[in-house]
Amino acid sequence: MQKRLSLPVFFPDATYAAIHSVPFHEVSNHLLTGLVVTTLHMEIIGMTELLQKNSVTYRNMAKLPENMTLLTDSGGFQILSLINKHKLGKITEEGAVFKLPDAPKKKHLLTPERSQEIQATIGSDIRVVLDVPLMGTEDYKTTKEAMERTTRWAKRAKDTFTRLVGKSATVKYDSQQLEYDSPLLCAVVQGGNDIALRKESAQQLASLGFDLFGFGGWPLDENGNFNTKIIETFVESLPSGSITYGMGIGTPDDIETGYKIGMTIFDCVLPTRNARHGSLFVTKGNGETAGRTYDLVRIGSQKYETDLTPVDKTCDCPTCKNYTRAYLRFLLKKKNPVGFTLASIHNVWWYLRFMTRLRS
RNA sequence: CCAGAGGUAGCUCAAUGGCAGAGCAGGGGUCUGUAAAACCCUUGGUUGAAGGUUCAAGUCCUUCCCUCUGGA
Repeated sequence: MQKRLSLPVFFPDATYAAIHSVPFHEVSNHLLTGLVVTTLHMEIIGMTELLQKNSVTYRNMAKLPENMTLLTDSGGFQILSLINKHKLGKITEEGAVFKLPDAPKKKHLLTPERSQEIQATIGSDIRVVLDVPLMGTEDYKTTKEAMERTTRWAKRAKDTFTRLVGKSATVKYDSQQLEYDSPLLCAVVQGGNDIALRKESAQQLASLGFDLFGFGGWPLDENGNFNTKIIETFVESLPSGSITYGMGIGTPDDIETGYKIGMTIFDCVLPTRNARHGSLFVTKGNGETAGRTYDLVRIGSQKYETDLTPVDKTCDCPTCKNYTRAYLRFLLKKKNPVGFTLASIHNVWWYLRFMTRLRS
């Protein structure tokens, strides 16, 4: 297998094995060059059992193109969310023990090893080590311990990855493209908002040797602004030429800034989540002023009630080619699933088009 | 025609005779490795009409109007 990926790239999140509300065929193959699937959810754990039993891969089952890059996330961030929002989990040295809101009686254990096994069964091209993410507001001691445990877990994940994959990849990489010939392993740099700890995390992980490095944790500062300083620390602390992945980043502005700093792979829930909530990304001059690189159409707003123009007149997505703002507004107001789908198709498409603009 | 139940915000309904409220809808906003189909803020009132009792009436009394259910 030899794969090539144009950079910078945005991978939509397909957390539950599908991009939320968006059928794959609704996004052009030329645009959709990669996906992020998450290992933690019961749907995915159930899917891996199915895959294993029937010796098929997720790619075959979903009929994803061979040249598409599949990235699986380890589940670390979702465990943080389960612990923070639902108090349904805790971290031990062995791994993450958690319960799921749907079935709060059953305990699950996700170890760095198990996470790699699940990701291998899914058959992804880029696999992420299980890490201990934090929100950046924790005290120094907690942050340091989480960072050090992340390093120990990364080592364990790498051992499992090596056993399962059997060979290390040949990689060609620059800021324009990535070429690889077998699965890649991504370590996650932690350290919160502490510059020294970030640096230490990056150096520890780099010395263990990984194919790429993710920026882990929370990318925003206390004011909600993109934390440029800590992202710079992350990139600068890695050996030059390292492949860097901004996990969960971000707004189009943040992606542009991240790319300028040196990150080349991105993923984020924003396009799909915002679509469902009625915030549609449009090119500048076509909506309400929002960011440096984009405007927003808050489609629920009364002013679009009878607007018969497309969401973004410069967009070539199926939604913009076939539907009006007024219709989309009506569907979303009624929480009609077709509205979620049309809005999500637009935002995903718009994000991917944005990436092609960043490349040129 | 008789009997019973009812009429309060756009809708569905709360409120011992004591400041007329909630949910939904409507309007505005938030969202960053998705347990967010979520969450936050917010505009709405001659309590069917007219009289009466009372310090005080959505609430009690009288008449009328309308709705529903059952009966003739």
